[in-house]
Amino acid sequence: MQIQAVRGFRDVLPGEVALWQKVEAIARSVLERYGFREIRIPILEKTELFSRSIGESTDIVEKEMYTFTDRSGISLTMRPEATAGILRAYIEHSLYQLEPVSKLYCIGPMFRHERPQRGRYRQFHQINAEVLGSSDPRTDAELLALLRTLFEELGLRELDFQLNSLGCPSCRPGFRSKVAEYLGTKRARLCSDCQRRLMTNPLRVYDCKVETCREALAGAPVILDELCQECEAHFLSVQKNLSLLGIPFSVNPFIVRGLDYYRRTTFEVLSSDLGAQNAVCGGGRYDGLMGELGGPDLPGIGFAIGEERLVSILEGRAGAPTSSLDLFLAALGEEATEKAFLYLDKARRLGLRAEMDFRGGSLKAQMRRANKLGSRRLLILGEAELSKGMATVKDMADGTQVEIPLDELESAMAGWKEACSQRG
RNA sequence: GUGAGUGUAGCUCAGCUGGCCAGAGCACCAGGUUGUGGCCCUGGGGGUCGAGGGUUCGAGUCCCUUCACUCACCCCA
Repeated sequence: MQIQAVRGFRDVLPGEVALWQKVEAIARSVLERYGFREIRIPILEKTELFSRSIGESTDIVEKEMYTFTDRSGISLTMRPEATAGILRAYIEHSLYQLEPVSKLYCIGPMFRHERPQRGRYRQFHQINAEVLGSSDPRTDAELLALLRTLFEELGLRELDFQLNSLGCPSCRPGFRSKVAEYLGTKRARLCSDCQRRLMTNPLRVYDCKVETCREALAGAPVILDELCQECEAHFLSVQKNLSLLGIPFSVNPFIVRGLDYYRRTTFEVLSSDLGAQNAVCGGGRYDGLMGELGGPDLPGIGFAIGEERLVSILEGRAGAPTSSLDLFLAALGEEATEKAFLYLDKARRLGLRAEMDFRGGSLKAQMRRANKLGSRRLLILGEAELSKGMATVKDMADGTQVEIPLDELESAMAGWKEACSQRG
């Protein structure tokens, strides 16, 4: 019985890696342009960090975490998201002493034990950004602006930016009790899922797709009508700043995030070609979280981009980078092969992407290989060349070939490298 | 966790109501020039028909179990 990968855990094969690297390279470039610096944090954290931040009664903590007891008896969890760990590190190393506002990003795998489906895996990757120490609405707008730039540079223009405010501890409880009261009167007309949600997370009812539930919600209270003055001012300012920057968005009062720590601004970026798991990015403000984790009471806001989902959207499109070769060396005969092996390494040390096939074979076979690898040039070393102290160099694109004395080969290769760099 | 669908070569798939050695295209390798690629031609390697059990004279084809994948619910990135 052969061993297969664990369910929901996937290999990214060499053919797909180029796209991942492109996504990450563009992400890093944009993030750093907007002032973010990378932080790398552990995959394992104490379980308590997540139950305290994400929320004891959330789905993530209740039934999706990879939690186990290690050999010294403490409960550890493979991170299901990045914010908690970043805050932990930020507090632990007193990074708030270094600067008033920190902008941090982190790219890496997250783990949640869910039923796998398109765009949802048990190990998945997020590009995560957090701004700590700023409660200015411009910070919220700046994050969305960053996302716009990032998606633009990835060639994604058809994305839907949706925005909401979840209020704060001074206005949300009032809203929640209004919701509970309202839904209580409609209880009988709600589906069984929603009747359960009434107890666990009433706001989720707003998301339900069942027809009768949607009807029951017709006159339900809306969070945006219940915001306190400060929250409303903040939300309006975020919108004003988004308009100033010309970022299109829509307000969706039914965005309910699955993590308890969100306050005020929350947002999602949706793609229409992702199927059911259509959120490419989600995030929001979490003022108050840092204090709850034992740090200073500093505000924060962040987002997470689902890398698999991004890659999945990009996959169907043209323009995937293909790797190619600068030089392929074909050798005929033992002596020539030894010489070629030497020049192969010299070429690489000069910065050329060079390859040869140690299996040898006919010149034809080696040329086929060179062609398959997309090599720009072919260097032929055979007995004929060796006896003359020459090498044949063929341009694979136009088929022309010239002979170069072996003692000039290195400088010739250096010249090709120059041409490559200028071209690139 | 719930429901539905699918599982035949590396990839995309064919294989009708169970019956002759399990096929095609692409990919891979080789030959078609005594040392010259891409196209074309010829040939070749490669499959425990997801796995396990059952029905049958006989199963890729029917039944059961299991695993995986896909889609949806749920949830979210």
